[in-house]
Amino acid sequence: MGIEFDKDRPIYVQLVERICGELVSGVRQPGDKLPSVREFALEVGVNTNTVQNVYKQLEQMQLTETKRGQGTFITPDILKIRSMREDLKRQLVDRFLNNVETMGFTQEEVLQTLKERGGI
Amino acid sequence: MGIEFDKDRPIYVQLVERICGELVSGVRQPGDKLPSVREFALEVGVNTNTVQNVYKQLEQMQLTETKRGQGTFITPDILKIRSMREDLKRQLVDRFLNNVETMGFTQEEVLQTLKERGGI
Amino acid sequence: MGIEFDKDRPIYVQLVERICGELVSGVRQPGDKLPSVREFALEVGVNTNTVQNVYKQLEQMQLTETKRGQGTFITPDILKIRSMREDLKRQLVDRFLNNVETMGFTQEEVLQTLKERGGI
Amino acid sequence: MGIEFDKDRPIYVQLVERICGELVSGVRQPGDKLPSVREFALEVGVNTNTVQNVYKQLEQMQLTETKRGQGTFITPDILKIRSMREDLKRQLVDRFLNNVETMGFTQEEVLQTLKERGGI
DNA sequence: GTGGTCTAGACCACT
DNA sequence: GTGGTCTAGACCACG
Repeated sequence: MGIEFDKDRPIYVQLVERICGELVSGVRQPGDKLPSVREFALEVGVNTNTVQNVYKQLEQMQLTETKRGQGTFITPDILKIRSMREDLKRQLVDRFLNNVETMGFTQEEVLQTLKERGGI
Repeated sequence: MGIEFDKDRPIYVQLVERICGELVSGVRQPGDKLPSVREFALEVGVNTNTVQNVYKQLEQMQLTETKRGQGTFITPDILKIRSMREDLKRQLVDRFLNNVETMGFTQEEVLQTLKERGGI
Repeated sequence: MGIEFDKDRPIYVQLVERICGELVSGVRQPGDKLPSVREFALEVGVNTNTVQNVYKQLEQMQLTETKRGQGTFITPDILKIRSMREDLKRQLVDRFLNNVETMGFTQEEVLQTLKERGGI
Repeated sequence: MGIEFDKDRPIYVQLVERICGELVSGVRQPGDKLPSVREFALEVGVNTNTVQNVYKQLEQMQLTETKRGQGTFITPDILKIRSMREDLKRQLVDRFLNNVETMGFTQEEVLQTLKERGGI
């Protein structure tokens, strides 16, 4: 049971990120039901309270809707998900470029490392 | 006084990263003296103990040496710094590619966003 | 409350040594839970932060593992503990022989004192 | 210039111990003149203030005498030195046996390690 | 002045 | 309740 978590960041934040990733990548589709709190807690090896918190965050971000007695569902609003996808992509790239700059890496060496490391 | 810190990660970790970045980017050179604990604490607007912790981490990473009563100095060992530079570059790229993959972004769109966003 | 501490060495170092000793001597077994930070602090009569520091050191030495919200546990890795035992033994003996030499004691007199003083 | 110092103990304590060792081992004889504060400071790579402190400690232990304008001299009292020698020997052995016990080492294994490690 | 250790007391994330 | 981080403020050894 379980995943590894970055030791230096709150678990619930990491779980929120992970689920966003699954939304964006299509692993979870609009309208899909999320696992129950207990199920998910068991699956990732975490306390149910923590998962409660995660689901709360997601709802505040309007990415999920809770239906009483039925569970938590991914918003059927495709546009919302698409726009999040673009947001995340931009964020990811920006953070990357930002780091590249502050570390003083040149474009050439970064490009080369990108190739070496199997992507792009 | 001060810098902004990521709210969701320990300040001292962020400071360590920051200094590592400055080492790697050449802003700080081998042999340089770091600001004194109290100075740095004032500069970034945190408690001296927090800075102490940061400097301790750096020393454990063998990136700095402290001389009693004189201060904390960046290791003159250039090789150590070079190797850290390569490590950080690889880490950065790997994390990026990793995220790209789990988010289900295609190479093309990422490349395009990289261009749009001003780099590479 | 409390133990006596060597006045000329940091408390946290002495506590780390002490726990290492307990590991090595078998007083604490692999997998055992250490007392909670607060408990231990109370027991030895020091501040919780000091104990935190001790536990952090132990974890960096990979002698313990901490489980969020549950506590700090001795590594179940018996080999790690065995090897530490041998290390400490060698260290102890080496330091002793080293001192004997620099003090200019002869083997005979040391052996005799060892016998007189109740051991070996 | 310089010696290595145990990072976790005051330098002046270590220097006092060292000189005691030299007295006991005969490297320094009763009546000998100690190096001047500045000389000694230079020799061991330490600030003169620290050496001042060391000499003060030695005088308080009545192991040295200061003659105005001439320097610091080892007490000519041979008995004092002999008794210190015995004290230190007993201390050394006792601390060793103490550690052996608290670490739970058996007499046999310690004896064997003593032989392996080149002494006794 | 420098770094290092310690205390008291607070707040957070997690079980 | 558990560990982890942070602050404020103190004292020490060293230069």
